[in-house]
Amino acid sequence: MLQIHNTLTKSKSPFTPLEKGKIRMYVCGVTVYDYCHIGHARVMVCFDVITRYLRYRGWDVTYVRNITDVDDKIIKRAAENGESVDALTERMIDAMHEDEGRLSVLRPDMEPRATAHIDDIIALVSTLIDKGYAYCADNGDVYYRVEKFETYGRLTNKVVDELKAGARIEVGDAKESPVDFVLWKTAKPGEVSWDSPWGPGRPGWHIECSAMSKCCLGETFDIHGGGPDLPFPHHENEIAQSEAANGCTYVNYWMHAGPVRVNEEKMSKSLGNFFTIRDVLQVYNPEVVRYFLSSVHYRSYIDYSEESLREARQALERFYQALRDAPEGIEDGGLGAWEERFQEAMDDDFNTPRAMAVLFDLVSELNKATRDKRADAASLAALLKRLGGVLGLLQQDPAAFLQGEDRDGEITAEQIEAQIEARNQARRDKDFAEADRIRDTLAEQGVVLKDSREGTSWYREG
RNA sequence: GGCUGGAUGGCAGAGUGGUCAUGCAGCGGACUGCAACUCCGUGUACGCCGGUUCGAUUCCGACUCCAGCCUCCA
Repeated sequence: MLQIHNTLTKSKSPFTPLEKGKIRMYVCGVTVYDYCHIGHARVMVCFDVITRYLRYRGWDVTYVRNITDVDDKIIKRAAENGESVDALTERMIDAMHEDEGRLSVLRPDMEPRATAHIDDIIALVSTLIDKGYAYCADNGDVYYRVEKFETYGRLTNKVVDELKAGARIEVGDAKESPVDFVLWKTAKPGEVSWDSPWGPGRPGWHIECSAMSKCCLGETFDIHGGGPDLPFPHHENEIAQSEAANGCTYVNYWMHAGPVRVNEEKMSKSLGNFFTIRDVLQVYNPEVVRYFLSSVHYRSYIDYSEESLREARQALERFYQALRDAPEGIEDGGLGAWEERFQEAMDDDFNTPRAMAVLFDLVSELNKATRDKRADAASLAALLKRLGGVLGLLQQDPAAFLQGEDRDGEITAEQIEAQIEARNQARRDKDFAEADRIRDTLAEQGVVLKDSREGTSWYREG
């Protein structure tokens, strides 16, 4: 029985989909004005694991993740770069796809872009105006009338009066109330814009998701996910928009990933303490990054540090060393006690650390089976690989993962193999001093050797 | 200030009203020419103060500290 923690109820409850066997999930994606950082990677990987697991359990999942491709920051950045908005967003979307692909994140089934749904957005805003939940202000902007939506704030336990007290009132503000938020912005001269009943302009951020999710998944759907900074105001506003317009429940389960921290602080663009995915992948194997992000429960914070990445590397070395030494096998014997334990862990709100512990126990058993040349060694190895695959891990060739790729200025695989042959000749000659010298020299270059009856294998330390 | 969540052994990180998390690191042993890998064994823990209980790290309350949101941010 799958249990999911719901941000709305702040508790875990058994998951029941709207439609038997089918799950409709929408996750807020990226505003594409810059390269993605590790915080984005976390959301991508978390919901990728969730999607993979749900499918593995037999659900038919429709996974939608939007792209915000028109926004103040995009317009500003494009102007700074001296390129068009389209050129900038296309470039960043390509980069995002490249980054997530390297992290083995499967592409969502649909990736709607805000600029491709302007008609849907205008229709939704019109409905809200007709129903009295929105108004066109003197300056041409259209705002949502927050106080008209009686349950506003229920996702994040906000009280409208308190929000009003704390809200800043800006000069020239055309809003009826300081808590109202914008649905349609009048274009400034020279800015990208679309025609609308309220004049040329562009959509506000919040309305995009209400419009795109409705278009892709319908008025009510099962799961809505996103990053840690989205519950307020973004998701609160989505609820207000969609439920006011459609007159029905918007979302049944709200899920939010935890923040990535650096030195006890949230990694964020505004703090400037972020690491982009591509920078990190210059140094670490993508699977190491993916493992690192899955080694903590998705709702907890996770601390980014070189130490954490090193530990992730070491953990994966243990998995891959076991797979490297195990006999080949395709059949894994199907559902057994190991897999049941794995499912039990993942059914508990996608508890990846617990699932990982099961896999480590499985590794231990596999190593013993390999050592004793037991008949079940191959099937245990196949099972480990299959369950690892549910988490998007352990699909590489073990030797390829352990040995890594040749890098500029470092010893090549070919040179390493030659040194190993020279050392083994020395060992056959009982010249152990020379053999140890060669091994020490390789060790200084991060290459670790392992002798066995079948020969010498090697790997590069991460 | 308001709203969320957290405080676990050297580090990372699950979990539970009374016997094991798990990984890395440490220690002892097996294997090895010596190592590495692997295996066997092993130590260290639940922020602070009360309460409930036969018994609490686990439930309840106060306190301290930390983080996230309350302004664009995944």
